[in-house]
Formats: sequence, C-alpha cells, structure tokens
Amino acid sequence: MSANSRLTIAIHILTWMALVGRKRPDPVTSNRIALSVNTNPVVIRRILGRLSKKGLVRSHRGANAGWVLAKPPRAITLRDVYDALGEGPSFALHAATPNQACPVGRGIRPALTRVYDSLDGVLRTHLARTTIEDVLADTLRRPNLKRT
Amino acid sequence: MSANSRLTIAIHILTWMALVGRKRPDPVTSNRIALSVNTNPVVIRRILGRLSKKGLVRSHRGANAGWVLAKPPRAITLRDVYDALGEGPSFALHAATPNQACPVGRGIRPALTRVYDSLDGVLRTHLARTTIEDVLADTLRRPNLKRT
DNA sequence: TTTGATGTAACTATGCTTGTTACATCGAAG
DNA sequence: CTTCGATGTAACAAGCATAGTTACATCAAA
Repeated sequence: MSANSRLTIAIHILTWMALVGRKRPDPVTSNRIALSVNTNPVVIRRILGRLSKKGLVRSHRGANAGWVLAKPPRAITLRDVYDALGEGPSFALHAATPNQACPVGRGIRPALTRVYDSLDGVLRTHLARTTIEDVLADTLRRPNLKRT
Repeated sequence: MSANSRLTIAIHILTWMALVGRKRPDPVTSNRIALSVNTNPVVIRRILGRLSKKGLVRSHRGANAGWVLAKPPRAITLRDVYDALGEGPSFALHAATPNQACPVGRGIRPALTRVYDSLDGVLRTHLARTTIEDVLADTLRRPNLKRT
C-alpha cells in the first residue's frame, strides 16, 4: 500500500452529500462532512475545491454557507471524480533517465508511456460505469448484516 | 506523480534481458542491467528477486553467475510482471477509519473495496494482452526517428 | 455590522521510495 | 579445496508525498 486516498475521500464526500441531500437540499459544511470521514475539515475543503473547479459541487458563502452537489448523484460518475482530482498515472517512469546509449534505455520510455496511457483509458472507461448513486446504494445495502 | 517505478524497472529489466538473450543465452549480471536502467545494482537485484519467486527469471551463482529469463519473452505478459511485484491496489482506502456511527462511514469501505477490486481485475486483464516481446518490438521500433 | 464558513497558505509528522554501503553466502572453475 | 565474482539481503540516508493541523483573510447572508 502506497497510493493516496484522495479518490476514496472524494467519493465518500459525494456519497455522503447524496445521502444527506435526499432529506434536505441545504448546503452542508466541511465540518459535518469531516465527522463522517473522520478527518480534518481542511482535508475535506481541499478536495471539495478540486471537485468545485470541475463543476461537481458548488460552494456557498456568508450565513448558511456550505456545499451542495451541482448535479444529481446519478449524473456523477467515478470517472468524473477521478478526472476532477487530476492525479497522474498509477505507474511512474524511471526516477533517473535510463541510459540513452542503450537501445532499450532509449526506446523503453515511449513504449511504456503508450502502455500506461492505454491503461489509464481502460481505467477511466471502467470508472465511468459507476455513479455516486450506485455507490450510495451499495453502501447502504448491508446495514445490519454480519458476515460469519 | 506519486506512484513508484517498480513496474517500469521490472519491464525494463526483462525487455533488456530479452534483447540481450537474442544473441547469447548466457546469464547477465545485475551490474550490466543497472547500466541500462541507470540505477544501483541492488535496486535491480531487489526486483529480480521478486520476479524470481514467481518463476519469471532464474539466478545462477558461482563463476559465470547472473540471471536468465525462465520463459521466452512472448510467454511473459505484463500481468505476470505486475503480479510478481505484488503491489497493492492503486487507490488507498481511508487513512483513518471513517465514523462507524454514520451509515456512509460504515458502508463505504466495503463498497469501495468492490470498486477497487473490480478495477484491479480490469487492469490485470488489460496488462495480460501485452508481452515482453511486444514491449521489446515497440521499444526498438523508432531507433532513429526524430519527432519535429 | 455581525457571524460563521469558505479558501488557502504554512508547517509538521509520518511513511514510502530510491539509492547506497556492507557483507554473508553460494558454486563453478581451476 | 581454494579462489573469485556475483547473488541475496540487511541497514541506513536523503528526498518526497501524504495527511493532519493551525492560522487567517475573505466572503455574503441575516
């Protein structure tokens, strides 16, 4: 395990907002969200800021400030969330430039870039098939079940 | 950029071994490989150790020691390499356990685990379609071409 | 004008990654 | 059976990313 948890936090935030939004359409504060995620409100706001730039949520200021979903949960796919975070690819190229005097050292980076770009495409296509509404439904599915 | 480069290094190693193995089937040392990758031989040996445990390469000791591919390059897929490295999933769950008193906090982890496991499956299926031989061919494809 | 939350900068603790040194172990060659 | 070069692994350091935290300027509705 080494990857970051920003996608997880982002999906958690949106899923929570989708659930709360079912009852009341009022803005929710980063503080309340942080209570569910169990982290600092600033961490929540940092991620909401990115989601906001991509039009997935909107922020309100002044009295009764907070955040609201900019679209219905069924119109937000995990690919939208992934793209909004703007993370790089899952696999890094060499830390140091490989030996350019070697045919493999010279050609491997373009070749691997193609492989990794293709992977990212597959990943995003797959993520596009699940919406926040789907995640919410799956999240609520087993509230009281215990596995033996 | 935050991910590690171990998959890149591993593919580089195997691709280089495939190229060298075309001429001579002799074992190659981690030192020579490190010259192409441009890193320390210990980094190479660490990764070769993992590949060895999964039967992708074999090591020889004593005089004329070194490493050889255990299979022809066309029989080694990138999925084999990925699995041999035994890396965790690309996306981490929450650093801190979410609030279990909240329905979303309680159910989100299993839901996301399913999403991430499914993603990993798609990823590995896609990786299985490319072999070391493919990567080598693509690596050697454009030896002298310059892009404008 | 007051008030409460946003939005962001700055700093810290922690952990992962990569590079490096060191060294015990091995096994074929001579 | 000794030599010799490479494996295999432990241990440590530097650099970097992540997540958490404090602080504070900014904003807008009441």
